[in-house]
Amino acid sequence: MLTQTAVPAVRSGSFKRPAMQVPPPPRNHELGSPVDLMGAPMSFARNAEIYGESEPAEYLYKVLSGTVRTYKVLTDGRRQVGGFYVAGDIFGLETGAEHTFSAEAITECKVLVIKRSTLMALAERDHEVARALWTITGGELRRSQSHIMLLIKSAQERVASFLLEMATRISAGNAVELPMSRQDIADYLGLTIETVSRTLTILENAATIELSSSRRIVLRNRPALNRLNA
Amino acid sequence: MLTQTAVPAVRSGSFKRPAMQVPPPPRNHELGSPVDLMGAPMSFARNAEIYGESEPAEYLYKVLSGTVRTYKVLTDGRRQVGGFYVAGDIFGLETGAEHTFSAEAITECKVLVIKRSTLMALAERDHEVARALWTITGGELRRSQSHIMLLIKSAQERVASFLLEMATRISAGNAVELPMSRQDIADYLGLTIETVSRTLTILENAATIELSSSRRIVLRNRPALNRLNA
DNA sequence: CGACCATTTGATATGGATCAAGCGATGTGG
DNA sequence: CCACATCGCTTGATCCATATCAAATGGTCG
Repeated sequence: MLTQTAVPAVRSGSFKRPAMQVPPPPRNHELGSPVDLMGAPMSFARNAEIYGESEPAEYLYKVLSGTVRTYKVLTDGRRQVGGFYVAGDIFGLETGAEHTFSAEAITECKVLVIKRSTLMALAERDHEVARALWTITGGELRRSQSHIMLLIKSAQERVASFLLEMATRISAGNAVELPMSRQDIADYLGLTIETVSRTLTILENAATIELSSSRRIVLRNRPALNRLNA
Repeated sequence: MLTQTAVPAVRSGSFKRPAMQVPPPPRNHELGSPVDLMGAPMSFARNAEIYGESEPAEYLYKVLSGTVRTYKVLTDGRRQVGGFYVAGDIFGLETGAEHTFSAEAITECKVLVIKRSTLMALAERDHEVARALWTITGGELRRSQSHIMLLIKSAQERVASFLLEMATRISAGNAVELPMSRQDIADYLGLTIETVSRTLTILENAATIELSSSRRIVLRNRPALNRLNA
């Protein structure tokens, strides 16, 4: 694309905090009460590591508030973000002995830390729990598979898919308050930060979205996004 | 807009050939004897569909001989191959109600067809079985996650990773007899058939591999491949 | 106000896609 | 048994989407 009339899209007001700080109603996933009782709540500061790749997977985690990213770094430094987790989501559950990704807090956040061995013991007796564990892993598998489908698409399609995904997970109406940086998005989508930024600008110029601030995006034309979602 | 085949519309009919026909010792995965007894063996011709995406996942499958591919096709025809399954591998196991990918026989093949409900009933009583199911899904999750890591790499890295993966799964020494076409490989790696072909040529010129025939590849320099594997 | 960090924008480079032949095996009908 | 159609693969020429390099802008905080 060429420069497009250099309309410096008016960034409405200076906003302060790209937060996500409103304690969202813990939309319960699988594993309800039993787990909530056996876990210990814990806080992590912005960018704090929750666990590292290939560390023993002694615990699993449930987000209470804030947002978490999982990622893997290749030897040469390229980083791939595996997923974003918000309130209610469970992450860090493994069938193997070690974590396959690392996990970090994107924002200040609170997570419930659950001992795997305890849960496994419980699953031994309670089928519901065993099934819940399997279902969570199955959910991750589906997420991972659609991530693969995402990575074969064009930049515009990836960004559109990302926005729609985020909209279903953390939107208030059509507005999405993104907790993560452009770099996180880029590493999730397998693009560069510049391409993400340019693509958002293109979508804004097409009136498909509105960037009220860099972290706040309003979906103006979902059909257009869905069309891109291929 | 990139890559991918437009749905393999033309099915070159009837053929026996491309290798892998030696009945390989069913290297048992999870789910040993119990399952092997409750499944019904079934044969599929080259390119025959085993199940389609979004069909009810009433059965799961264990490969006895031959090779299977799973794949998904986007609305515009781009195809992504999710994985290849050889003797001993289990595929089609879902936690949800429907298959997320389609499955086809790449070569003539025999698979054990297992009724999910039967297995679920068994899992209800037998913890070992329940755990095996979870472990299989966990294995698929890890495969899927490394597939994501593959898709952010360069063409040479993808091809090298692919060859090494195949070598560990179906090699005799350093020779790999590929059951799948270049198109299948391309759609697995998120590249075009031309790029796969050119990349193999480059690796051959670098004496990293040897193409005794287009389907038979000898790994001549594993360290070099491992280096590319990043 | 000034420093810093995140984001956007601009200019250019490039890896892989696309378009287009060519080539070698394999099977087919004469 | 041979010319010929196919099919799967390779090779070549060119194009283009996204990466890379570089700089400007803007928002935040001390």
